[in-house]
Amino acid sequence: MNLKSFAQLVYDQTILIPRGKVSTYLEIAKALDSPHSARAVGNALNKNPYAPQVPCHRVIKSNGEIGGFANGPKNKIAILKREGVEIINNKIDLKKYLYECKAKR
DNA sequence: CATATGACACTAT
DNA sequence: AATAGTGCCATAT
Repeated sequence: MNLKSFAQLVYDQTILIPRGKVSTYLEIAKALDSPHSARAVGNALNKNPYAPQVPCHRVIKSNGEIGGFANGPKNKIAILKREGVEIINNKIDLKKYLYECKAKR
């Protein structure tokens, strides 16, 4: 088994997301070779013991919606805007801001 | 080991 | 397009 817990891998991947970009739970799950673990990814970020070190606010749903956040999605939107990400109708243009972690390992 | 929970995703209606 | 139902995986109890 992995030396790190699934959650640990999620944090490590989330930290790699550059400022001004976002990623999705599904994309992260794929990066971890578990394309069906989107839910588990969300669980890991929910615990997020590394916050705010881990930019969990840069992780959104695969359909471009913000999803849920501990302090409420409203706070998250404000942060993303400050990062340079444009939020439209509480949604993000994945075509423009989705960060693809191709450079995995 | 079984059940319940959760920051999701997909398909059907 | 919007809503509901189902599937999926990792943790907690």
